[in-house]
Amino acid sequence: MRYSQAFIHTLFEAPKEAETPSHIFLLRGSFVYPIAAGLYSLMPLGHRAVEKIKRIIREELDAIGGLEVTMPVVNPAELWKKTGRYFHIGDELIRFKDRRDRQFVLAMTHEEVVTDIAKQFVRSYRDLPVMLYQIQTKIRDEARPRAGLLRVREFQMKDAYSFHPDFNDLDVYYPKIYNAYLRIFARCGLKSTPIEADSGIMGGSGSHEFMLESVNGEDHFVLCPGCGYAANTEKAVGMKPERTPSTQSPAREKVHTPGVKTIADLAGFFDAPQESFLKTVAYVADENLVFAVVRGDFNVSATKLGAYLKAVHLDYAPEKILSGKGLNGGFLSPVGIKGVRIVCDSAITESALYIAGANEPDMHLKNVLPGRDFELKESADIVEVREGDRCAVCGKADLELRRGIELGHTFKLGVKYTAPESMDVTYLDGAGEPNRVVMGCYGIGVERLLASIIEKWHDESGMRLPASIAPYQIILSQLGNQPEVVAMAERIYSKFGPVWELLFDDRSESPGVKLKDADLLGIPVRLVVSRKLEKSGDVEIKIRQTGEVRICPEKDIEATLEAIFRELEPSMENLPYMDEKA
RNA sequence: CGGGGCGUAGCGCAGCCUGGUAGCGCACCUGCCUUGGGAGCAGGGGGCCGGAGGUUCAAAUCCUCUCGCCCCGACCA
Repeated sequence: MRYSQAFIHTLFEAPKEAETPSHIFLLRGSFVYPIAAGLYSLMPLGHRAVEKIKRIIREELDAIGGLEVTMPVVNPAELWKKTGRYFHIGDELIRFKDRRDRQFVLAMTHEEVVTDIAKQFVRSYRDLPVMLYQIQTKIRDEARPRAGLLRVREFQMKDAYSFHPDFNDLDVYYPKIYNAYLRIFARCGLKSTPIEADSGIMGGSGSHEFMLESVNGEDHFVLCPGCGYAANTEKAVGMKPERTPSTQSPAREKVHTPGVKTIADLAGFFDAPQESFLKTVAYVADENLVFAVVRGDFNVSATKLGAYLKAVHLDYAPEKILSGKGLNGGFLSPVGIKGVRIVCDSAITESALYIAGANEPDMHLKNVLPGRDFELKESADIVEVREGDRCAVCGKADLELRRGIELGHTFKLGVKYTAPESMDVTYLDGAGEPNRVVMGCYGIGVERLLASIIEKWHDESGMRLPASIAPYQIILSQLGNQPEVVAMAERIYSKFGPVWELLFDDRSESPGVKLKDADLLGIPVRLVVSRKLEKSGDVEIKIRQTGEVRICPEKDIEATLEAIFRELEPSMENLPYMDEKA
């Protein structure tokens, strides 16, 4: 392809809305073009790169028996009402009516549609297991799109769904997907870290997120340097250092604390460590008032609390509700409260004294003893893990907090969508008995993966794309327009253009422009033809990833390129594979 | 949805405070010239100053309201 015909329009300066490297270089390289917040066109270069990613995904999923399908993006609302998601999901799900006033949604995933397919066609155990996948547009009306392609409202997603005769079969299949994910990301040039994720109703180790460590990521996870335990902070559990038990049990005592509300201020006021306070946070869980009580040195994890309560909606209690009960934020307490469900964190025990709110303005209580002064009825892990907490798995090392981009998610769904109250999908086993189909689902955001690759692979000049992803493998830069130089460049182009993905920069631009553009676009190998090189019959070959430069006679180009691309192949060894059962 | 910032040519910006016929750099078009790190000279095209109201003889500039975009937070099946 000739550069002059390739519809490439690079920008010298990045549009000011771009702040993260991937966003800046995707715009500057004319890989993408924005049309509204979180909505992008993929321009020819971006399109080619995305197609490369999709090909890798297809190869790896086909290798484990996946079957690609295409499903409608417009779904009847009826289907989504069956599974209940029509009601549970908020404004992120776009709902609309057609000309005949029928309700529809724009699919943000395809569990409903694919499960409907399974319901229709899976009748016998002979049809199982089966894995269907799609690489298609998904629509999510995100509250806040950000960072270019990292979080958008319309995007291509690879979604895979596996159907199994029982949980055991799902457990057998799961490592295949898990390992395919590791290979997919490795082939894209990324080291992914699988972490345990919040798996909601399933519990256990039924869900993994594949993270790319990145300062521009929006997800947090913890990593144990001792045992390798890695988990989303929404799920991660750390050990909670015990307080020294109190030997006495003095009566509780009311203290005037005018305007002192935060734990930090209280710690100063009482001259006591933060862990000696009870922090009471009021939530409304599905319309019921709940007090979450945690030790002062911890923060409530809304995710964990919500999971414990099995709440569909969980939010901070509005001031109105509290004042309606004569309560006052900042002085809340589990002591002496009636008609409110109280959930305490597991770190709170009956063996130590605390300072707590008094449920009246400007007052706190000293010498509060859990169990004596309030009932310690419900206790669960409801706090956010902290950097430096001792790992609860190995108990030997302290957890480190990391930031990352979620590249993919694997999830043992179980019977959430096949249950009688949902889509109700069964098959007949060998004995002719009906059995419930068990599901897994597995997603990868395709454009996000491209952005992640650039987050990982760039320098100040531009992208440094892995050969597996780059829209073109080679850029041939002709510097100078002397007849001999042109002839040599054309000769090389006509020879290699048909066999390699080669972009021939035939523009009559100055050398500086051509070289800068080559760097910006991140093409893995740059071939330069110039007057000086032409005289000795050589070309220059530069590898973008490493910066290595080789001078090579024209006749040796082919062999040299082949050797270089072999070297650029990513290694599939030493990935943290999950054991595959027989 | 809360907090903050920004809308002037394709991109980056000045002009606004102190109203008076819209400018700079890059990009783009023509010609000459040049070719190893974003050249040079000459000529040229392109803007309803986000939109709507208002104040004024006169509004990019002042006032009101809106819409859009970005960042932080909340949210994220």
